[in-house]
Amino acid sequence: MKVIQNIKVAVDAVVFGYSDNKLKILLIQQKFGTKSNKWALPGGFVKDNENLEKAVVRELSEETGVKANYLEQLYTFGEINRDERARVIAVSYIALINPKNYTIKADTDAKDAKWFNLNEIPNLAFDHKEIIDKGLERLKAKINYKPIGFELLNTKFPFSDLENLYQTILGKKIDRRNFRKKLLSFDILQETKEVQKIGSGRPAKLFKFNHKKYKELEQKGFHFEIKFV
Amino acid sequence: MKVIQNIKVAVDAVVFGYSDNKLKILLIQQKFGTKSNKWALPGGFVKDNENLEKAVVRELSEETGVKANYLEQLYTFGEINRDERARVIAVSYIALINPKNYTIKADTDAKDAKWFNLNEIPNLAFDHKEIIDKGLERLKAKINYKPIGFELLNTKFPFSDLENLYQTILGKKIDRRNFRKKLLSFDILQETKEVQKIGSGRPAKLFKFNHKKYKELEQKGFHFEIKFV
DNA sequence: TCATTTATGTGTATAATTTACACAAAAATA
DNA sequence: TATTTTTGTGTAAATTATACACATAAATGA
Repeated sequence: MKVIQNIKVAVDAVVFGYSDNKLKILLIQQKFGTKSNKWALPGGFVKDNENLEKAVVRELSEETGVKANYLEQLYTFGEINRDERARVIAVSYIALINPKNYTIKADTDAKDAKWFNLNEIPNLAFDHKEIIDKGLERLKAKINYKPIGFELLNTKFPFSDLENLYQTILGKKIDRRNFRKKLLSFDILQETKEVQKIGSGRPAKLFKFNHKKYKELEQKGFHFEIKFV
Repeated sequence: MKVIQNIKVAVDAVVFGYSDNKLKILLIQQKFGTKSNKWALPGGFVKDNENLEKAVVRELSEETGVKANYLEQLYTFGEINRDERARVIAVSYIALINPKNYTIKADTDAKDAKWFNLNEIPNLAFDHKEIIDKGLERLKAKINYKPIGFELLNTKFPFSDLENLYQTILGKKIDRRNFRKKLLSFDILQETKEVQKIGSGRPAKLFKFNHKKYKELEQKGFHFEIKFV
């Protein structure tokens, strides 16, 4: 197989986190190269002996120290001049994590790494802004038909967290009663005996997402789907 | 930028066609390599000076002579041993075309090229079966929320063609009256003055999909969505 | 030519789902 | 102890989805 090709393969991750009722993205500041100092998505070149997913997991770990709860391939970017140094195609992924579970540490390959609010993303290297846009689009669409939002929350969470998460990601108000009714009707949330009392207001019951139950129901043809105008 | 990497980048297309009330896929028979004689998806290596989409378009043209009505990136396959000759990652696409518009001709790089019924796909090279499965899954999901099914039909088509298309792809019966009612309610189908009379039975009015109208409505927030249990 | 076959075209009643909407309860705070 | 803050809950109306059957227009065959 004689192929003349001078293309490199990289992976990049759009890592979403959620805290303080805000959607955040994990970025790194590059250490090397002409883009030094510019912020960018965590990612890097795929090694010959690892598949794409392994490559993302490794890069995430090396550059930021996090391990994703949820990881899904997003899109492959392959414009000729997306990286002016060489022809590089980027296989992108979206990842969901709960920021509370990690202290971000800029590791081997990054000068710095931290969470940015979605509306405070700095100028990014390459086409990484475009990748984020695509990732956000996917996230927005997907929380409506797959129960992946829970991956951004604590294992036990008050209903208000879930409401806020959806409202934040979708960028719109959702009726609290209808939302709760709908989610509970799916029978995939488990009420715990614990309550959360922080600050003022009535203490909130804590719920858990029942992964096992969900898988069972999915098997039987159940389809998670919410839609709020 | 010093990167030691020996990975090649290919594109592959799952080309869907629809005729005789059947969903078909366009395959080529390889001319070269160890997989000679095996059927495979049309596709090939990306050139240094073309982006991914251009590469698919070119390969489709070279190998089968078709030009897709609709082309969308599907998924990138990157397992280490998906091609035993070398490390190759495949950026896959789905394409929709109307088979009536082309006579398939095995061209430069293929020994043969032809349409296969979906239930008569032979053993395929590499992980191409997996790619088809993924493509089919995408198609099944997507015809429910984007009006892409029309790309598989003639410009002017009787309603029964559309019904059959959906029933075939989704693999289930759909109530004719409810289906028609729903589609017409969107106001994106244009009734022509022509009728189609072939064989016995009452002649059918011919409809056109109004791309322009759809784009307008989409702009205003309209969302194509059908769902039949 | 007329009875039969084949495919298209159409409406309505019922069930299910979605939407809109407001006040009581439990705690913290002033 | 009155006020503020947040959680928790039900119902009526509107919309949407579902189930279902017969008339019409042509071709076909007796």
